[in-house]
Amino acid sequence: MVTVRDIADRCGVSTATVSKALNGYGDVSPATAEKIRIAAEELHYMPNVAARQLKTNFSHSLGVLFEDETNVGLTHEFFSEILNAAKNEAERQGYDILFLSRNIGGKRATYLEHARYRRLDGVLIANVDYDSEMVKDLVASEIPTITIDYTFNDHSSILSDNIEGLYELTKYIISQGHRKIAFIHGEITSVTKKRLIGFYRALTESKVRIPDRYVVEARYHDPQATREATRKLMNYSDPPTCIIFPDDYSYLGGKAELSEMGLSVPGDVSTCGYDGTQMCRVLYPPLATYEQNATEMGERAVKKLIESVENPKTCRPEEIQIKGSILMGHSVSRIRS
Amino acid sequence: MVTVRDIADRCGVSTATVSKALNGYGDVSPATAEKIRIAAEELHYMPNVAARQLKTNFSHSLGVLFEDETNVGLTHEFFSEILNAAKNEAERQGYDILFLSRNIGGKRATYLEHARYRRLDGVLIANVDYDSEMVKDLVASEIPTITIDYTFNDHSSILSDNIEGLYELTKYIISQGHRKIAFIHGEITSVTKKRLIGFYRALTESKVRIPDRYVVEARYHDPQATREATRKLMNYSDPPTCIIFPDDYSYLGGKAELSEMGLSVPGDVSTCGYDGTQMCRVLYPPLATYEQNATEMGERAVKKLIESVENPKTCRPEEIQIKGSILMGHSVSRIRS
DNA sequence: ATACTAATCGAAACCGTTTTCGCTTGATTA
DNA sequence: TAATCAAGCGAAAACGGTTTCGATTAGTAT
Repeated sequence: MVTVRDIADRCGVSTATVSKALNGYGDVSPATAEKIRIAAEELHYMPNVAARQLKTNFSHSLGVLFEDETNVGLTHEFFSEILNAAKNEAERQGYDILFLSRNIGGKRATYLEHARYRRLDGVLIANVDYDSEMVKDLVASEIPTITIDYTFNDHSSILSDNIEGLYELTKYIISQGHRKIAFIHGEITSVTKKRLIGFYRALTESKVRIPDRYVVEARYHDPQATREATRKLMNYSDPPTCIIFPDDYSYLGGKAELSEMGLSVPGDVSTCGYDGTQMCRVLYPPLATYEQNATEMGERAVKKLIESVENPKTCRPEEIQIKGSILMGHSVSRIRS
Repeated sequence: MVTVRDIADRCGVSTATVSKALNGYGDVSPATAEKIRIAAEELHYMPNVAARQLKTNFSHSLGVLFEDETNVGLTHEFFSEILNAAKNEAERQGYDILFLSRNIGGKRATYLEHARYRRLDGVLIANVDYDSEMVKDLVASEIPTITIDYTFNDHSSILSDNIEGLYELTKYIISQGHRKIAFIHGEITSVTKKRLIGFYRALTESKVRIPDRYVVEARYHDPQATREATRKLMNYSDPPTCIIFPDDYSYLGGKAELSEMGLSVPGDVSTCGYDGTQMCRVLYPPLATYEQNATEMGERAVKKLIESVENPKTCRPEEIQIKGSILMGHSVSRIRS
């Protein structure tokens, strides 16, 4: 392995000068700097990340925290899209991405301990229980963090427009003539609450009244739970004409139930998803849904995170709203009112 | 941050002894070792990973290489399941997982350079172009690697039983009375070739002859391509009664086309997927498919990789076959022959 | 000629571990 | 008793960078 020593020898300078030249200090003449850069190039010099980190305490790597009790984390299309975008952006800026875990060398640890152990420069937090002590500790620590769809006081976050999303979706449904609109929502979280607000706002605004029993809870990303909720809804003597599902994936469960009941979409009942996954575009009929701009969310998250890593003084906490957009699909029928 | 120095001072020994005690050398009396361990515990000592790595040249982290031209990598359920399992197993053994990329500090680099830069202990390779020079260089290097669904000479690999998989699937279809069986396969790769072998083997064994035009190429994970292939097949004057699709996800495209043509599954035409994703279980009807044991693949991959990292002498290269199993679903009808 | 300044560079300390090798000490053996 | 030996421990040298601070030199002003 070639080290600064080798370059120094070849150029007849000290290791100090090599280091300075390579890191662009103003402390070395342009001529020698150039000579050193060329030598480094020729020798395929690659700095020893451990040595550098030991001295500077910067690891040039970011942690991602994806909690995964149900072990579904990475197979969740919305989150894996965020992660993918985050990874690409981090790479572009020369940072590496590492999964935060609760194990260090086989021993149990907290997230914060793990982040410190690896000297992570920053952590991207998504899909976790934001009430857990461990997560709170991490956010409260000296390590810069950014959270997805949740805001801690005085910390940056990326927020998708959940209120707007359900508002627009509901408005759209109403515009198609529907009045009996059901909403199967996920477990109650801050995100769910926002979606409920958007839902009711749209209804109120259009003076549409629905019975309470049209709003039922299932779980996100759980087709089976959604399936049961769907059955319940459709067995009412006065069933809805349109159902909004927790997300695109769990819609599959609802769709299966409808198919089994011999009901077609959108002929017999209209449907909407949420997320705007790739999948929902290739279904038949294509699902109407609200597309969260997951790619932009991941990208912006990492951009902001790196900013606060590199400019701790000037970088202010910020809530970054990412607008999504409605994806019409063909799963909502037009009915006469 | 507490260091070995602090522990040494508190216990009245040298840092050397602390290090030895903490790493379980036989060179320190049980009494002092215990004292040191307790002190470390009390002080919440956490070794400095950079210092350790600088000295030992072990990073205790593994790279994963997921090439991603189409940017679909992480959203591919099969691969993300492998990754998820790999991540869990790595965590369990105290290794961290880091994405291999082609950027180092913002500069373009090769995978090998990146792996060396981070001193990765080993690399898990999946979903890449195994013919690319960069990948070959990485495998040929001093860094232990393990590949998924492809074997390099003298290197370990995890192989799903692609021949067996398509063989069993085809046999099953035949057992249900089908004779006109079509196969939409993915682009030609070593995996695809194996699946074709299994397909033809089953046919031959059962003396079923199909016209060549029943075997068409689409692309993996591409519902649109599959959709076109499906249309082509069903427009034949003598269409197949059963279609095997490249994978579960691209099946969605085929299914959409069939629906649009007014054909029901399995009433009018039977279908099979490949992979055994969670998704295919919640479709209606549940898709018959061959379940690749992605979780076991990821787990075994990391186990073997760590083994070859920790026991470079004794650990032999190995091709590890992971058996999958047929998932019947309800998408293949029983027809009279 | 002298004093002062700015530019350029290097010696050396340091980051926190691991590891070699030699020193003690007390026990064992001839 | 003297020689041998093993166990337990520590001093010090790495590992490969970064960074401080002082030294040198050349240029400029007086």
